[in-house]
Amino acid sequence: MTNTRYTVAIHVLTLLAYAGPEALTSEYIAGSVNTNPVVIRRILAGLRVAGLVRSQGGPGGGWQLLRAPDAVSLLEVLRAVDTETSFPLHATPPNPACPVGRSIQALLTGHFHAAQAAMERELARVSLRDLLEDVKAQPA
Amino acid sequence: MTNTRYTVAIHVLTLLAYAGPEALTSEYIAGSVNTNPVVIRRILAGLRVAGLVRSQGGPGGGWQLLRAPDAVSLLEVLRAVDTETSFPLHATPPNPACPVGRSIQALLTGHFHAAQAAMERELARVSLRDLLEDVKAQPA
DNA sequence: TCAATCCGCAACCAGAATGGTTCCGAATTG
DNA sequence: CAATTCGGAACCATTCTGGTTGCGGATTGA
Repeated sequence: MTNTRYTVAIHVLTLLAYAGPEALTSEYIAGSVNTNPVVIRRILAGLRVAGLVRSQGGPGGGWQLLRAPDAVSLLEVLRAVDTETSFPLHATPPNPACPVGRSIQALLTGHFHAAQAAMERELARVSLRDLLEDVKAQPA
Repeated sequence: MTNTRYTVAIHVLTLLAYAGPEALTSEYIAGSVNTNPVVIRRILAGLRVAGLVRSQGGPGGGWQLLRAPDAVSLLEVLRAVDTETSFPLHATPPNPACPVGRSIQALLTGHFHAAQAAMERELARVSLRDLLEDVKAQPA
């Protein structure tokens, strides 16, 4: 999770929710995110696989949200863009001849999993609708 | 947090706790972690700044844990090796002319902070002593 | 005094990841 | 048929990562 894809994905989905049923082009979306349309399409392609959005080619085409904003949690978005754990283990396996090296990975896997689960519980509590309402409540 | 330094740091500190008052050389430690001594020194240098360990040059020198194992939590180790957030924002700032682009960063900062805090609370509950006891309880 | 041991630090390296960009083909629309 | 839009491949510069080498300096103990 060193990359910014998660943040951009939430941004884009919130924008789609903001737009309602209207389809937004990757070029328009890129204007809000302030990046290149291809970067947007790359991220949205992953969200499409997850069933969150659909795309339509040709004039008048673009991207649409497939679910109600309150039916999409930030945890689901995380799962859609990132399959990696937040806590990678050793680059090369530790020495099995050392008592610590032999058991440290199994021990840490458990603790790291608990930490990540706590994080995910927090993200599961927030939906696109929450973000949308906050955006709309912002002063102009 | 894409790197493995956190895992290695916990491994090394657990090893120092296992060794008790005896000083361990970076070469010995590297043998357990299965990497290069310089990599170990780089990580331990950060832990020394955090006040967790001390180093001693010359024959018989090496690295020692400066605190009781139950006085070092996994959260403290995380803080010592990594100052970055788990949730980076956009690579370039979003478009302030867009209602979503204008407010999304502030909104996400709040939610990401809550998620990270939940993760850190979990890590704060585990100490080096917990790991040490689990290591010692492992079958030979 | 001297040799061995150990850390400290800088430099360098290959590989991977990241975000960005260009290009062209295919599908759709009207 | 022309304009629009996505799809996908290719390429790029930058940064990060873990690993490695080399050398200086400090400490220890014979």
